[in-house]
Amino acid sequence: MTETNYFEKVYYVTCQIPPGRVSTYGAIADYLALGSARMVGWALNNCNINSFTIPAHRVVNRIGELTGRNNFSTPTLMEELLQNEGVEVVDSRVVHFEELFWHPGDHIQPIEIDIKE
DNA sequence: GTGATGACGCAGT
DNA sequence: GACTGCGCCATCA
Repeated sequence: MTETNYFEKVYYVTCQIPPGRVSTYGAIADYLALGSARMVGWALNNCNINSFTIPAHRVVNRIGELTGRNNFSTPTLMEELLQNEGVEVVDSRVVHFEELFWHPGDHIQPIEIDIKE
Protein backbone atom coordinates (compact mmCIF):
# COMPACT_ATOMS: atom_id res chain seq x y z
CA MET A 1 0.00 0.00 0.00
CA THR A 2 1.34 3.28 -0.95
CA GLU A 3 -0.25 4.89 2.05
CA THR A 4 -0.02 3.98 5.68
CA ASN A 5 -2.59 1.57 7.05
CA TYR A 6 -3.31 4.34 9.43
CA PHE A 7 -5.56 5.95 6.89
CA GLU A 8 -7.27 2.68 6.16
CA LYS A 9 -8.07 2.16 9.83
CA VAL A 10 -9.79 5.50 10.06
CA TYR A 11 -11.34 4.85 6.69
CA TYR A 12 -12.64 1.50 7.87
CA VAL A 13 -14.17 2.68 11.13
CA THR A 14 -15.69 5.72 9.50
CA CYS A 15 -17.39 3.51 6.95
CA GLN A 16 -18.95 1.51 9.78
CA ILE A 17 -20.97 4.49 10.92
CA PRO A 18 -24.56 3.75 9.85
CA PRO A 19 -26.50 6.43 7.99
CA GLY A 20 -28.31 8.69 10.38
CA ARG A 21 -25.70 8.15 13.06
CA VAL A 22 -22.62 10.08 14.01
CA SER A 23 -19.39 9.33 15.78
CA THR A 24 -16.57 11.38 17.26
CA TYR A 25 -12.89 11.79 16.58
CA GLY A 26 -12.10 10.77 20.12
CA ALA A 27 -14.19 7.60 19.90
CA ILE A 28 -12.44 6.54 16.71
CA ALA A 29 -9.06 7.44 18.11
CA ASP A 30 -9.82 5.43 21.22
CA TYR A 31 -11.09 2.48 19.21
CA LEU A 32 -8.02 2.46 17.00
CA ALA A 33 -5.79 3.17 20.01
CA LEU A 34 -4.38 6.12 18.15
CA GLY A 35 -4.00 8.00 21.38
CA SER A 36 -5.00 11.28 19.88
CA ALA A 37 -8.18 12.53 18.29
CA ARG A 38 -6.17 14.94 16.18
CA MET A 39 -4.83 11.96 14.31
CA VAL A 40 -8.33 11.08 13.17
CA GLY A 41 -9.06 14.53 11.90
CA TRP A 42 -5.71 14.68 10.24
CA ALA A 43 -6.28 11.30 8.58
CA LEU A 44 -9.70 12.33 7.36
CA ASN A 45 -8.22 15.51 6.05
CA ASN A 46 -5.83 13.47 3.97
CA CYS A 47 -8.63 11.19 2.84
CA ASN A 48 -11.13 13.91 2.19
CA ILE A 49 -10.29 13.53 -1.47
CA ASN A 50 -12.37 10.37 -1.22
CA SER A 51 -15.18 12.09 0.60
CA PHE A 52 -17.56 10.33 -1.74
CA THR A 53 -16.56 6.97 -0.31
CA ILE A 54 -15.76 8.07 3.23
CA PRO A 55 -18.72 9.42 5.22
CA ALA A 56 -16.47 11.87 7.00
CA HIS A 57 -19.49 14.07 7.57
CA ARG A 58 -20.61 11.56 10.19
CA VAL A 59 -17.53 12.28 12.25
CA VAL A 60 -17.82 15.22 14.59
CA ASN A 61 -16.10 16.35 17.73
CA ARG A 62 -17.11 15.22 21.18
CA ILE A 63 -19.80 17.88 21.51
CA GLY A 64 -21.37 17.07 18.16
CA GLU A 65 -20.08 20.16 16.47
CA LEU A 66 -19.24 19.99 12.75
CA THR A 67 -15.76 21.31 13.15
CA GLY A 68 -14.69 19.74 9.89
CA ARG A 69 -17.35 21.32 7.73
CA ASN A 70 -14.90 23.94 6.61
CA ASN A 71 -12.81 21.17 5.14
CA PHE A 72 -15.53 20.05 2.76
CA SER A 73 -16.17 21.42 -0.68
CA THR A 74 -18.61 23.82 0.89
CA PRO A 75 -19.08 24.68 4.57
CA THR A 76 -22.69 23.61 4.29
CA LEU A 77 -22.07 20.32 2.51
CA MET A 78 -21.41 18.44 5.75
CA GLU A 79 -24.58 19.78 7.29
CA GLU A 80 -26.63 19.00 4.22
CA LEU A 81 -25.35 15.44 4.04
CA LEU A 82 -26.27 14.80 7.67
CA GLN A 83 -29.70 16.31 7.26
CA ASN A 84 -30.17 14.20 4.14
CA GLU A 85 -29.63 11.15 6.33
CA GLY A 86 -32.15 12.29 8.87
CA VAL A 87 -29.73 13.89 11.28
CA GLU A 88 -30.98 17.19 12.52
CA VAL A 89 -28.27 19.81 12.43
CA VAL A 90 -28.70 23.25 13.89
CA ASP A 91 -26.05 25.93 13.99
CA SER A 92 -23.43 23.48 12.71
CA ARG A 93 -24.19 21.17 15.58
CA VAL A 94 -25.86 17.76 15.71
CA VAL A 95 -29.15 17.83 17.59
CA HIS A 96 -29.65 14.95 20.04
CA PHE A 97 -26.03 14.12 19.46
CA GLU A 98 -25.94 11.78 22.45
CA GLU A 99 -28.80 9.75 21.03
CA LEU A 100 -27.30 9.59 17.56
CA PHE A 101 -23.83 8.87 18.82
CA TRP A 102 -22.43 5.62 17.43
CA HIS A 103 -19.50 4.01 19.17
CA PRO A 104 -16.94 2.23 16.95
CA GLY A 105 -16.83 -1.50 17.58
CA ASP A 106 -20.21 -1.48 19.22
CA HIS A 107 -21.79 -2.98 16.15
CA ILE A 108 -18.86 -3.38 13.87
CA GLN A 109 -19.68 -4.66 10.43
CA PRO A 110 -17.73 -5.64 7.32
CA ILE A 111 -16.85 -2.85 4.99
CA GLU A 112 -19.91 -2.08 2.96
CA ILE A 113 -19.90 1.18 1.16
CA ASP A 114 -23.26 2.27 -0.07
CA ILE A 115 -23.18 5.69 -1.55
CA LYS A 116 -26.45 7.48 -1.89
CA GLU A 117 -26.89 10.01 -4.56
C1' DG B 1 17.20 16.79 10.62
C1' DT B 2 14.21 20.22 12.79
C1' DG B 3 10.07 22.95 13.29
C1' DA B 4 5.38 23.73 12.38
C1' DT B 5 0.82 22.13 11.53
C1' DG B 6 -3.51 19.46 11.95
C1' DA B 7 -11.38 18.46 11.12
C1' DC B 8 -9.39 17.18 19.20
C1' DG B 9 -9.45 15.99 24.15
C1' DC B 10 -8.26 16.43 28.75
C1' DA B 11 -6.22 18.58 32.83
C1' DG B 12 -5.24 22.47 35.28
C1' DT B 13 -6.17 27.18 36.74
C1' DG C 1 -18.55 26.74 35.73
C1' DA C 2 -15.62 28.61 31.96
C1' DC C 3 -11.32 29.41 29.70
C1' DT C 4 -6.46 28.38 28.42
C1' DG C 5 -2.68 25.53 27.51
C1' DC C 6 -0.48 21.30 26.59
C1' DG C 7 -0.13 16.67 24.56
C1' DC C 8 -1.09 12.83 21.21
C1' DC C 9 1.32 11.10 16.53
C1' DA C 10 2.33 11.56 11.68
C1' DT C 11 3.30 14.27 7.55
C1' DC C 12 4.89 18.40 5.05
C1' DA C 13 8.08 22.33 4.16
